[in-house]
Amino acid sequence: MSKYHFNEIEAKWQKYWAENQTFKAENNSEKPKYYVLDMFPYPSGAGLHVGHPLGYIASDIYARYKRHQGFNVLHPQGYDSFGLPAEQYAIQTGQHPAKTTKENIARYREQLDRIGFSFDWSREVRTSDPEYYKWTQWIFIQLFESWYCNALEQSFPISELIDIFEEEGNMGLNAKCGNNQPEFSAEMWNSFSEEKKQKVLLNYRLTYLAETEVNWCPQLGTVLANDEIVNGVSERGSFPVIRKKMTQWSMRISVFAERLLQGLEKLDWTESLKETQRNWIGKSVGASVEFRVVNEKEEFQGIAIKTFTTRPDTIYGVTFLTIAPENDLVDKITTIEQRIEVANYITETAKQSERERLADVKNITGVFTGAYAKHPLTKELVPIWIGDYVLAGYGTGAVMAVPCGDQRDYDFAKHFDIPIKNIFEGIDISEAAHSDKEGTIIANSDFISGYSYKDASDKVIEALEKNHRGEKEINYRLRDAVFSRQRYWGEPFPVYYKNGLPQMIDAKHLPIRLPEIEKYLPTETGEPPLGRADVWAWDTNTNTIVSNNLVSKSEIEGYEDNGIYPLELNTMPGWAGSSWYMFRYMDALNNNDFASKEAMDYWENVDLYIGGSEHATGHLLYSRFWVKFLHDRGFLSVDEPFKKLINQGMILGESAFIHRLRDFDCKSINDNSFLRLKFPSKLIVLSNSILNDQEKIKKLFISQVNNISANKKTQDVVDNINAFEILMNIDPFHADVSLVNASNELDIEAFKNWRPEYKDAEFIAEEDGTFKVSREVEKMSKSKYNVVNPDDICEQYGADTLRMYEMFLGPLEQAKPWSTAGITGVHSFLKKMWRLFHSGNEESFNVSEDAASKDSLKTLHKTIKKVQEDIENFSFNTSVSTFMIAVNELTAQKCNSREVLEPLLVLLSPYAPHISEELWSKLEHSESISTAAFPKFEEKFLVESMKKYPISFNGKMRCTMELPLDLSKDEIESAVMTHEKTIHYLDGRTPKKVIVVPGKIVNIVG
RNA sequence: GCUGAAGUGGUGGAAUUGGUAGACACGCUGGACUUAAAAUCCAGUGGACAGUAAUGUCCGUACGGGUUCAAGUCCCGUCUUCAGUACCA
Repeated sequence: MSKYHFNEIEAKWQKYWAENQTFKAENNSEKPKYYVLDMFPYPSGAGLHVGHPLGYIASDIYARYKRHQGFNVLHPQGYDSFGLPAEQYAIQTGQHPAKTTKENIARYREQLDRIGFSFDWSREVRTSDPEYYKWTQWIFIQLFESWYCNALEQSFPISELIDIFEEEGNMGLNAKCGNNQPEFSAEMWNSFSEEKKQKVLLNYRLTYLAETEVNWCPQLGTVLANDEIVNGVSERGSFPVIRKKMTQWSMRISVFAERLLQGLEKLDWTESLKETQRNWIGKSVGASVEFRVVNEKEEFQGIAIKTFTTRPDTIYGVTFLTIAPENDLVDKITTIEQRIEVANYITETAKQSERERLADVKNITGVFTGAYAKHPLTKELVPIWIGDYVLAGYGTGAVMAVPCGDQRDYDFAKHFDIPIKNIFEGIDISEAAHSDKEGTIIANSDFISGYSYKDASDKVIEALEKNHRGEKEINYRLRDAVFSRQRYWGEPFPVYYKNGLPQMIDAKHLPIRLPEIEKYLPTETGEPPLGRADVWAWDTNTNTIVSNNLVSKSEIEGYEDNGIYPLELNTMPGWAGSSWYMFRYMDALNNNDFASKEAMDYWENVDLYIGGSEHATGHLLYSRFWVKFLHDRGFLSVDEPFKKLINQGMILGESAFIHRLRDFDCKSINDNSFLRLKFPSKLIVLSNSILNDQEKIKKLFISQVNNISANKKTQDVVDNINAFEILMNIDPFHADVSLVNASNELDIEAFKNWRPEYKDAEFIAEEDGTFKVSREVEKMSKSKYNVVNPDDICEQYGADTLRMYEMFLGPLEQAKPWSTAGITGVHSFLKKMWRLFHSGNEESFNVSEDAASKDSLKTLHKTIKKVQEDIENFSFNTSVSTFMIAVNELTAQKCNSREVLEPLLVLLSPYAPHISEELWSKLEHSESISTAAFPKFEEKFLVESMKKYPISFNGKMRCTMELPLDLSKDEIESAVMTHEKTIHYLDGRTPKKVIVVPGKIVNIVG
């Protein structure tokens, strides 16, 4: 074999790597460790397209590079294999999701193997594997058995909380930890029933069962987390989402808000990603301000409306309060006179869905409650309004309205004729509110007049705290995360219910395996799919799962309590398994722990994490939360999962469109009269150039008229065709990109086979007889028929070409369209590389042991330097160019010296591992090239004695001049000034100034 | 609206601290080889103008200003695109 037969070579080395476990990482090693991780894929039925491997290629290059650098590299891969698509498919076809998932994984693996990744497959994880989700369930139990102390900012075992309750109740705890629960003493606690104790503890556990308002998606039949909703509809399927109260498991992530925010500081993530997380956490610093309600009725005395504001300095500008329609206080404070009006308003707003309310920003609606509250500082009475611009879910669901300083309050006040008070020095508020806080001086505000925002705020908070009407407060937008899903294909909870209270199953009985069911839909009574299982009850006598028929019905039906209870019917969300998988890779086969302490102490956390930016708020936030929790409880030594993170940009597809003619619009140029004429009796499809060519459109129009018997009106248009502008109404339609060649020509016969409904369509071609489609860049997706399959690329050009071309497309983090057209450049580079090692028409291997030329060594070392810098900066696209330059230069130098080619091969091997292994073995190495040390850059080969100086005149480069590098400034200047070109350009003028930067440039200012 | 990123040839993109703008590819044009095609190789390729030519002049990194001997790069302002986010008080 001497020609570059990439298919044989690639298959050979892929087999070699698998058989020799070349990339197996050891948990014990003298070498320093490095952990490179990809976000693991969801194995969908569609398989991989060329966009998927982009990040994997980048991380693989880095992992291989780190191995050459002498690191013990952990580079695993696995599957996020629980999820909705498998379940939807199961509902449609009746196939068990486990079966389709397994098939999809096999297909993924086949595709991944073909690209030559250096994954350590011995550590593969699958979130849907019971041996894996056993530990997901275990972590859930730990969360249930823990509480969070705000004062110490740490999670602790719930048993310690029980100790506190037994000794001192929760009095001190509320003040210290702000859990805001009804207070009880130790005596009270000790007198509580077991049931009552459990209910109280649920308010403190890090995962808890509570009736909460959730995002319910009727079409999907499940609840969704906030990050699974985009623009008011579900992320998957774009179905409407409504608010609904349901009893659900939730994760108390909100208590970690501050730590999740602070933790970002020390992470090497992009600023934009950190910013996205900061926005999601949404910290705002301000004050709570209490307004006491004043009403004629005795019973209303003492009701306080707590508001939150980030602008305590504007408190003297308050002229009314606004509370959300859903606020519980509405009922309590509304006066008798206003009751009907308020009730009507609330009914109206409740009718609106979340989405409508979001869309309806411009309409200002609200109603007066009739009640007043006392301003905490001025003691004046301010009216209390209800307005739907106040959200029940944020802060306290009530705002102190300062119309002069907030545009929404301003608009509301204007609309309802509520007075506006100006409290800003020299600011005109007749047109709009003034919301800038910087540089504004407060006026008309008693003791804070004349102060700036900052000082005024401090003084107000001080005053409020003094008379117990408010205090400094920090608010977070981050809500607790709903953790229940009404689905089949997810982790079952290790939970059963005794007297309606959740009980954890002892960890030693895990995993709790998913039960078998007939159909994967919710039950007729609206229970989740697990409600269909017959064997889904927990026998506390035998600690096994038993038939539902045996369930103890003591309380309901008077039977004996036989110790058998119903199991939880919900399953966990997709992010459960993905929140901790990076640690399972460290010790994937461990049966006693989610990973051994030794393994986790050795590997610590992920040094480099690569994946898509769509996980910026979901996965990355949740896994940081779980890691902080596991760290608190001593299960992990690290408290952040991912040190460095890179988001690879999406690879887009170039969709192909054909254009179907609907009808013609005829617009008279003279009198603007308009006529729509509908001709096509059959499908007419137009080649691309016709779309904007008025002459062609007119011809087409006339030919259509001739096909039918035209009426008077149409004949009129035809007779005066130049007096009309003819426009076509067209209907773009996706064509499969595989039916289109590089020149955008569509294979019409193939298209008709693909879409039989076009069998009789008329295709109107270009003048040269070809039929062209138009192209548009879109997300690569099966439904847009623009998917390019990496298998096809590997087949035609090889995996090494695919790897290098994906890198060559552009910067890793940037979104870019895929175009197979340019791939030949990279492919012929590899062929040239191959040829460097061969001679005589590629027939014989020909590498010489002679010393290399100075030029070749210079090329080599220049390349080492640049490639190393590029890898470390993740600038893989430029290193591909560097390789091309090197091979072009070495070819020109006719270099075939081992001294140069061997190190070059090591440099290239992370990018193109197969060809590198092959040539490496031809160089008579018995071990894999992955064991070779990275070449060392030596400055001495780049040292030059001469420099080609660019000579500029007034900043414009005119010529170059070769000069020795060791010349002084003055010597350079005199050499330049006496040069004939300089004299020519100066044309007799004397230069005003000559700038000489030795080693760089000369600029003559004339 | 807010936050973040970006705007460079026909195309993807280089230019890391201000110092020869357009590296490297694709595409295109011409040529060699071939019966022909593919493959391969060679040459040219930002735009405009002048010249038979070598070559020369001018314009050029979204737009308008500025700093500097020198600006794609720094500063001020404007526009556009993409992404995220939003009655968040």
